Amino acid sequence: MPDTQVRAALEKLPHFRNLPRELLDALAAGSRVLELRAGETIFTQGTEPTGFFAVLAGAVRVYRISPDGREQVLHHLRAGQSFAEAAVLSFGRYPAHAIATEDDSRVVEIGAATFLKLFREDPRLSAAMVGSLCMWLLSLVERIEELQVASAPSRLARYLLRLPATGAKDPLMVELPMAKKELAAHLAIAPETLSRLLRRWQDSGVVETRGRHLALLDSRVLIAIADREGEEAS
Amino acid sequence: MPDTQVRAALEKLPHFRNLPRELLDALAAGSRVLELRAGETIFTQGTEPTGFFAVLAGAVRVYRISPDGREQVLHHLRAGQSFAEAAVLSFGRYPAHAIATEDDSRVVEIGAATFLKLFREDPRLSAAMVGSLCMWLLSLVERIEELQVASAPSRLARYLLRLPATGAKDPLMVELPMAKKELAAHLAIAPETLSRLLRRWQDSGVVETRGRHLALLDSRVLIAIADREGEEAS
DNA sequence: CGGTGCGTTGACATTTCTCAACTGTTGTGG
DNA sequence: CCACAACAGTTGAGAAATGTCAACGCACCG
Repeated sequence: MPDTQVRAALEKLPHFRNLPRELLDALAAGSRVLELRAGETIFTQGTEPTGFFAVLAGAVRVYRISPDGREQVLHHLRAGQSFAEAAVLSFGRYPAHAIATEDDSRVVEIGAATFLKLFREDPRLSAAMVGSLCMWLLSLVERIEELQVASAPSRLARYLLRLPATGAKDPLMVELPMAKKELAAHLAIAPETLSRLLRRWQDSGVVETRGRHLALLDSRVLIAIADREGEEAS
Repeated sequence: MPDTQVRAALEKLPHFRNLPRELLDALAAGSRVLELRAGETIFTQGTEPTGFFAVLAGAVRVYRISPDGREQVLHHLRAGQSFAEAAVLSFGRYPAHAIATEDDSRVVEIGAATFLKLFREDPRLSAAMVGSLCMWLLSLVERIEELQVASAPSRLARYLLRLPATGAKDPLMVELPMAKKELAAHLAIAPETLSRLLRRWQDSGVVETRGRHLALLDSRVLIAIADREGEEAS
């Protein structure tokens, strides 16, 4: 039975980690793993939820299309993160689109029917979902803080400083989780502005860029830029 | 016993409305009503949660102070809305400040200890909390959408169009729930820009302003401004 | 009646966007 | 394997939006 794969997947999710065996088994029975290539759709804005999802491998983008056709990226998700919980629990329709953004992405879908039944019966599962929703809240609040900062340099500096370090920490290395074009949209600035900011900082020795890999050479300057309303280096 | 007041207050909250009697009674036992004047503090960023809250009357502002001292308003709350659920359920500290912004505001505090005990025992209560958290998620996502729109006219138009109508609907009347200065901060624009936008729209007959009361005379133009990347009325 | 603070208005500086051209990389089909 | 298309990224120049600074009117409050 293929459920062992699903079961193992569920166990690894942060918010399901502490659930008892039998509950995980029951959840697994109503779940399935999807294998996706870059660009494949997971669900579509406005449709009725068949379940909620968690990323096992690869990456997923959640975005909305506004009435006039512009695309607004709400979130980028990587292994261990779940999404569309609220659609299943409360909204009754997906409020956004979701697609895989990398080849060989794997996503587990926790079926709505099974899940809702268990959710109503078992307080441990509802507690787990509450934890999950709270994490979402926190990340959205941080996102709002980021966007409320007026100047583009501030927004970018804040964003860079919040990225998880990859590898060494003295010359602090980070990796952009998306294309620069998308990052620009995420920060609500034009791609050209993003490019110029990085260029300027590179020229003044604050950062060093190699594709999506950045070295934050002088984080004190970056912190100053993030805190003030945006400013020069040196 | 003064619990009848608390009890009646809890009954009116949207997410507690469907809870059974005994559960409401138990919650009420751990809750209390606060009477506040404008400017009085409800809780402070970083402190340990004593409970979460719901507005019964008046208004509450939730805001954060960033490292450099600027104030970022996260939300304005009115009767029926609850807040700080996540602080109690998950974070273990208040992630923001909350103050009353009107005289004679009334707020009910649902004590953390009592609440958490009931929450862990009763799936109906956890379901109610999930509903509450989902509402928060939705409003934050809308807020992000609002902020991601580049132009100031768009952001303002969107905001105005989402305000609930007060009174008549043909000349659509709305009321700003906060001072214009604060609204400007909310939309991440300068107060002067806000003033000039409203002036321009008034001159072109799109809106009519009388203090915090606005008449949206031509919502089609407003919708166009909201959808495009912001532009003239003519 | 003077103070305090919001809201408005004007002039100006600056940031940021837009448009356009050019580069470099990637992937595809011949 | 190469040529070419497609697209992200960069750079420049000019335009437009927005912020800043400063002054003033106006209401509210002691």
